[in-house]
Amino acid sequence: MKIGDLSLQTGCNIETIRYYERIGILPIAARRGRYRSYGPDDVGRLRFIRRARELGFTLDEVRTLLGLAEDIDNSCGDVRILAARHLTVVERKIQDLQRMERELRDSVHACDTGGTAGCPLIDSLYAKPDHLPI
Amino acid sequence: MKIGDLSLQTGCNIETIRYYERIGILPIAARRGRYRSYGPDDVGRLRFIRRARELGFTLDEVRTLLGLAEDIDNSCGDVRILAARHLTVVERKIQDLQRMERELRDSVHACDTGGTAGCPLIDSLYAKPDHLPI
DNA sequence: TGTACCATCTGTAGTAACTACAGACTCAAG
DNA sequence: CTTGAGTCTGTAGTTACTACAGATGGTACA
Repeated sequence: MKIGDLSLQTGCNIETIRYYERIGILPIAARRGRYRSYGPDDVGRLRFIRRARELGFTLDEVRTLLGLAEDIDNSCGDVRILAARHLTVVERKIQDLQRMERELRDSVHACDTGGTAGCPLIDSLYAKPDHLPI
Repeated sequence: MKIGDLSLQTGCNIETIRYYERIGILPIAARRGRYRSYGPDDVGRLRFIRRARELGFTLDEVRTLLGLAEDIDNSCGDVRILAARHLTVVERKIQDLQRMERELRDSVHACDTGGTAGCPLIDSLYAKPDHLPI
């Protein structure tokens, strides 16, 4: 299996595959001549990486997860910890974005209803946030 | 007002202020000797930038917003368009994150209830997503 | 046999939005 | 007159890719 096939099987960009090899998150591929050659295990590993990335794990976290996945005894406990920690990060991001969403929606709404002299969104951007002095 | 004061007034890192000047989102500051010197307008402009960044606008969008903010006639219409477009991006991100959240929560829950042989989270990461061949 | 063409190779540089230095300089207080 | 904090410029690092340029490799067709 050549790199193009692996790319098709996993939905991962060819350049990204080579990048993953370079940073050591994929092992250095076996060669047939000059070309990289892959097997089913590589498909599994790369799919694992892509799925974890889709779930928002960083590549460093993916590295850890891959290590844990290989460790048959221990895995579930540590994996749970990592996933739970990551979950709180995701929840935090959702809250931040929902705050953004509210403020944007309010501003757009204020634009629609008009009334003020300038643009309400622009005005609100110029305003001083509460946590700053003077 | 020196750069350190501006940093305090806006909550913006000193290095970031110089970075903004370098990329032209802040004008090149007047100097007193070798030191940058700022006035109230600079505080307003930088607060504007930081607020817009907090709302998730890119620096390119901030550039546009600053242009629109200066244009007294036109502004509100174009600003509304930009904000509304950005709102859809934010909504999209929220949805993506909520999907992540659900999947992570399910996996962590599956870890807790046990039952399967391996780790359910690891197993789900190895699974092939629907949109890929074979 | 020649040649056209696609896939792959390596290596480097670009992206966004900062952040983090090193090493030189300025300025005010004690 | 020295000390120390603040500032200066310039460069390089961060994350996770992506996008080339220019050189080979392998194969299909005339």
